[in-house]
Amino acid sequence: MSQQVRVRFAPSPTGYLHVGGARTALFNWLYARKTGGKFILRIEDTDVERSTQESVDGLLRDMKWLGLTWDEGPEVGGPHGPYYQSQRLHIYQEYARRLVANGAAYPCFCSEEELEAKRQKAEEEHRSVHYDGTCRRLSKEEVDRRVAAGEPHVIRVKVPEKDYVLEDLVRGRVEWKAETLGDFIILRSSGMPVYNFCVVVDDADMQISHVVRAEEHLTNTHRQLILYEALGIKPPVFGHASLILGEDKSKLSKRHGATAVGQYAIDGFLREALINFLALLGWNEGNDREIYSVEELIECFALERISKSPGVFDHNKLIWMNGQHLRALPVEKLVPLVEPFLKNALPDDRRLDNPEILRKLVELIQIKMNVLTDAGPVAESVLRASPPENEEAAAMIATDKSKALFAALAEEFAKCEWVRDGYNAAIKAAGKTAEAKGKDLFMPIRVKITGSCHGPELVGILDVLGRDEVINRLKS
RNA sequence: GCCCCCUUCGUCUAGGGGCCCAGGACACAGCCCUUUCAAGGCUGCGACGAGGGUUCGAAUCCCUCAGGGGGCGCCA
Repeated sequence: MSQQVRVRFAPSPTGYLHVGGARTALFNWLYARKTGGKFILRIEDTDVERSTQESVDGLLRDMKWLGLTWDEGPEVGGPHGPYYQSQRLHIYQEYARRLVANGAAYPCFCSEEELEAKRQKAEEEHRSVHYDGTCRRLSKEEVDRRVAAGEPHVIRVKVPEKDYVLEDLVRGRVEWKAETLGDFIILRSSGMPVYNFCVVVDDADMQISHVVRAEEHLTNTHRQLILYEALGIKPPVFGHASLILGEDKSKLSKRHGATAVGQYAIDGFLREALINFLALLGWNEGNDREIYSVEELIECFALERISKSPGVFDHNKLIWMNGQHLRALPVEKLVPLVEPFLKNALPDDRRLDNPEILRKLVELIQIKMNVLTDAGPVAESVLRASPPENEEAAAMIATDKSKALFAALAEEFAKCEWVRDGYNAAIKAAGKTAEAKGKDLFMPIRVKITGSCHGPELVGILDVLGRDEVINRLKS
């Protein structure tokens, strides 16, 4: 029973869901889905100053957009709730009380000013900066007296003088020597617990089996191991993936540009593509494969193959990958995805309300898109009659030969059957009349109809525009 | 300053003693295909951080150095 895989994603709602967090969530989710385990979402909102409801809402929205559904957490509940840390304060306080009672933790009355002074002194003397244990040596009588007097205090754990070893799933053996850490705070003077303490209490309470997170937490694990020991609880298995970096090789953050998952949705990326990309940034199957569906990722995923070295977020490659997924999509699935982008770009064009035209249009431009936002400009170039885009184009349609061609073609189009074979034959016939063929035949027609020297397949354009519109444009 | 992690083409990566004078992908360049632009195909460009070991043999194992990153908070 206790063998079941239980993993979690535990964001703090102090901003939007960024791609780094999404990748951590993804690794956990994939592992849960792969093993038939549970994926738990926990909101770490103990920092009341910075946590907001808007962030929570955005987080949930983006997780859903990605399809990273959770088995326990906000909105769905579960047997280990509540899943907001702010609603679990009594639990942390109870655990802290227990630690103080058995002597593993103690109240500390040092003021923030005193501590700051000590920190500075330590830095000047080139010692590592950690708490010197002043209040650890207070007598029980004094402690009781000062607590009773209502003197403000925090709770600190007694850090044992021993080395700690972590067998990390991705990094292997990691060791910390005794004395690299001072007695650290688990309960603030306000009574609010601190991150490292909440995590341990919650992961234990929620029976988390594997903690998979980013490397920035690696050194936190030292503290957490100490807390597990103090609590007498067996720690979960840990795995620390490396960081996602910006182009300048520092930890990816806002200043590197778009890092919000929600922004990628707005920018026309597919959730499958973002997931594929994120999965492959710091994980691979051990071969050359690049394109995976979500189902295939679940099938292939293994924690052991998460890589140790950090990776730069290559926006360019994401765009390419999005194009791969987008082109692999059957038109029926693509149409509803592109539709809002088309209507946004061409709000007044009622042809987009016609399902048949819409379908043909999407079919036509699918190959030209990498992201959904590409649809607007391409569609516009087809749907909207435009004058020649430049002098070269203008010259091409201004010749007598071209004019003769357009006249002949208008006539042919008027009487041909309006299907691909029909207007293909019409073009050929008009070409014969005007003595033009190949590039000299097609290019003037393209320019006359769209105003541009390039764009989607010509017959497809005719198909989308329809007979009347095409003849109109030829005669204009 | 202290602690921890990392180091293969510009970028993502395969590789884990001989299969590697290092393979794939993005980007870039050229060619092919094609009525255009894309898409697709082919070719090219391009890397084992440095120095010491170990070994018949090292990108792969060991040590040192260097570089990069992360953490060191009554933030998470």
